[in-house]
Amino acid sequence: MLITRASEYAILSLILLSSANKPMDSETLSKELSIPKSFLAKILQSLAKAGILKSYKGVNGGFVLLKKPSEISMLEVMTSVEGKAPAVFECSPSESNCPSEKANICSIWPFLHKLQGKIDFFLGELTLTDILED
Amino acid sequence: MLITRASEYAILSLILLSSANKPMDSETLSKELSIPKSFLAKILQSLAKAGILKSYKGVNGGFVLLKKPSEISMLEVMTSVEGKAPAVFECSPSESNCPSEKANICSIWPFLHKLQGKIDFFLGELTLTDILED
DNA sequence: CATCAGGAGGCTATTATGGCTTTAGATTCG
DNA sequence: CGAATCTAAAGCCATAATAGCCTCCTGATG
Repeated sequence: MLITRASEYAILSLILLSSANKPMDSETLSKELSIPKSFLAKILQSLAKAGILKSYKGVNGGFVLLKKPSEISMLEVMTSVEGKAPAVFECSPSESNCPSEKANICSIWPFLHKLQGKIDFFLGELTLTDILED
Repeated sequence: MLITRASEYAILSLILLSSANKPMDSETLSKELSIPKSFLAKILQSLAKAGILKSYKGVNGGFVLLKKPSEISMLEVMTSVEGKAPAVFECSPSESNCPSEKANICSIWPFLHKLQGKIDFFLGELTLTDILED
């Protein structure tokens, strides 16, 4: 998984939204966080599609948390915002024959799978609450 | 910290190098891993500068591990390859006055600092050995 | 001195980031 | 009810950063 600025902006937004008791619109969030509005708007849309946020249109519209902070993991935030995790290692261990012709990349795939698993588990266990609480 | 492909390629190379008992050159590594040679060469150079690898020029030259796998953390690999961690959050908690004019980004900085710390600690504890051993 | 492989820099392509405009749904007000 | 207004949704386009390609230089080997 490649961690991008989109993930950082998403987490920033969620931190602010977690302490709001009414919808916050993208304009307000972008000013509070000094994040470009147009870019942030797309990120918030992704979070809404993923079911982390709920969006409201019209006057006094904006975004609110749909899930509790304790139920929002860093992993799901990142995968929501960054789309599918880029398939860097195209050779799956379940495939009987390695699609890669010249490389023996299959032999090291298990190690990378293990690394990916460790990172995913860590980020999956890490919730918004872990960041918010002192 | 933003995780890029350079980090992934670096880890792939280290996995291969850990099982080699002689120097491997960038040509061989790039073919084995199906990674562009020119890009990989720069990554290996970075790892050499960081003291993780040692390079040998000339015939039968290449790269060898300079540190033991148990002493190579994922964090140092990433920071070596990606250069300085990009300062996403320019407002340091040690600064008495927040340089950001319109934003109250300073108030949420501690949360992000905490998140960054958790990720860094995790990656700092995770060594190459953790990935290699079954 | 001829060859091999790393070191270093510039150049191009791809992707991420950010800007801008239009469309769609919701609210308010006459 | 209909028009005006507000804000999300969605698309296209520009810029910035990353990823990847190529060439020349440097040091080591024999």
